[in-house]
Amino acid sequence: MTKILIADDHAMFADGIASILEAEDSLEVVSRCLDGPTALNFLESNKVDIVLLDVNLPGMSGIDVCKEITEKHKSTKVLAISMFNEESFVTEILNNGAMGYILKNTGRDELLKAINTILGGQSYFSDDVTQTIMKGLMRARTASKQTQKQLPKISKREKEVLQLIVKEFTTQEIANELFISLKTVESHRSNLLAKLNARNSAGLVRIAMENGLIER
Amino acid sequence: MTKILIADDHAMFADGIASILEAEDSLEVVSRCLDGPTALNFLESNKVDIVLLDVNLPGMSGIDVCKEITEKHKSTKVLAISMFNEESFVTEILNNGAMGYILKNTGRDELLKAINTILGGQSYFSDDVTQTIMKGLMRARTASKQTQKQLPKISKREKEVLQLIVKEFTTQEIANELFISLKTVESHRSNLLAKLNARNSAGLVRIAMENGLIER
DNA sequence: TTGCTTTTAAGGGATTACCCCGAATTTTTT
DNA sequence: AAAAAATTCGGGGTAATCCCTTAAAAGCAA
Repeated sequence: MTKILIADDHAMFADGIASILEAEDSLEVVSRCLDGPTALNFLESNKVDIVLLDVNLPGMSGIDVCKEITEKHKSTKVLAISMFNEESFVTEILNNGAMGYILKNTGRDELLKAINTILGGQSYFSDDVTQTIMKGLMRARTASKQTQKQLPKISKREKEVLQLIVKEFTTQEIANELFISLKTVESHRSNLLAKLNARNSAGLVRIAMENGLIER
Repeated sequence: MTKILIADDHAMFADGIASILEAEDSLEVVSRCLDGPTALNFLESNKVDIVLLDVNLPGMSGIDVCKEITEKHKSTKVLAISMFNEESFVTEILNNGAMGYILKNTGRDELLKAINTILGGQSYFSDDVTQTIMKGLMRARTASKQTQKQLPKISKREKEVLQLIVKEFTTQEIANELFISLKTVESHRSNLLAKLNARNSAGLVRIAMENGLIER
């Protein structure tokens, strides 16, 4: 028997979900909470398989609730439910441990499918939500492409030196690795600092990582 | 009139696409190429709006072809077409400038929809492909969560110092910022090196960035 | 409260990174 | 062929980093 906890401040909506779920023999709604703290409190003393969590709870945000649930109760999964197909909500709650995100206009069949998918260890998203994420992903991708373009070009040798710096090699070790003088390595690093507009090696590492200049 | 270039080594498949597209008044297939270099050569002297590119071309990979197209011809879009719904293929070609990815079992309507979406400046993916990407995204997310857990705990002060190191502050500047002695800052850094198992500041920056210890 | 651990703080001394200069050779671009 | 960029190396100096040790203050457990 799968134990389910519903955390939603809209009583009517929570009722609707509960009636859908209780028609299923394998599912049992063990509690319905109207806010985050109540839900967390219930979880302290009861084992629950999956929490249907409203992202936009009043008071304590659903995102914080989700974080606490997944940190304290490793075996409990969270399916985020929201009225809003907002990229920021989706990414935020996914970053805090939710395994799925569906909208409140989701029908009976899809709700059950989402629950079963997540119980099986996989993630689930509504089609609309998936589209939203993918759009954001592509935006981020093309945006990072653009910032990469305005990088001054790094020569092959400089790139090698940079990668070894990121790998925590000392100047002497880089020199040995590339069979060049210590002074040459310093020269390359100096040029990198100027080209990438960094003040020290820390900046070089940061810029290298931000622009995917490592391990290619 | 939208000018289209098809780059696919399977002649029969290219023919099929071409026949679909030429039934549309607004589309014109200006060339069909069986390999990458031929396509790139054609683009040198002809303006094309969109390239339907097979990911798995013989010889020069479709990924490299895509990279060169999007670098040299900014206004030309690329729609990747492939037999395989493989995450590595999808992410690779997206990282190299493709605006969409569809499978070869895609029907007429979806093909046209994909082309029009991309021409409109948006990205397009088959549902199957979207699922694949989302799965990979969730895997990466949960994986990074796990590696974060096995970090030794960093004290509040150490975290402040670490964040300033990432921001390229010198030791003296960190001391001024936090109103502590230069020697104290060095002490914190030294402890960070031990705790995070790093050899120098470059390692600290790398670990901080890999584990999202920055700007929180 | 006492004892233990962690955090925060700091100094001495050795090492390394960084900077400014210059300069020769090779490769790439024009 | 000429110009520009990349790769190579050095001297000498300052500042930053790193290692080791010490110690007060804060947090925590018995």
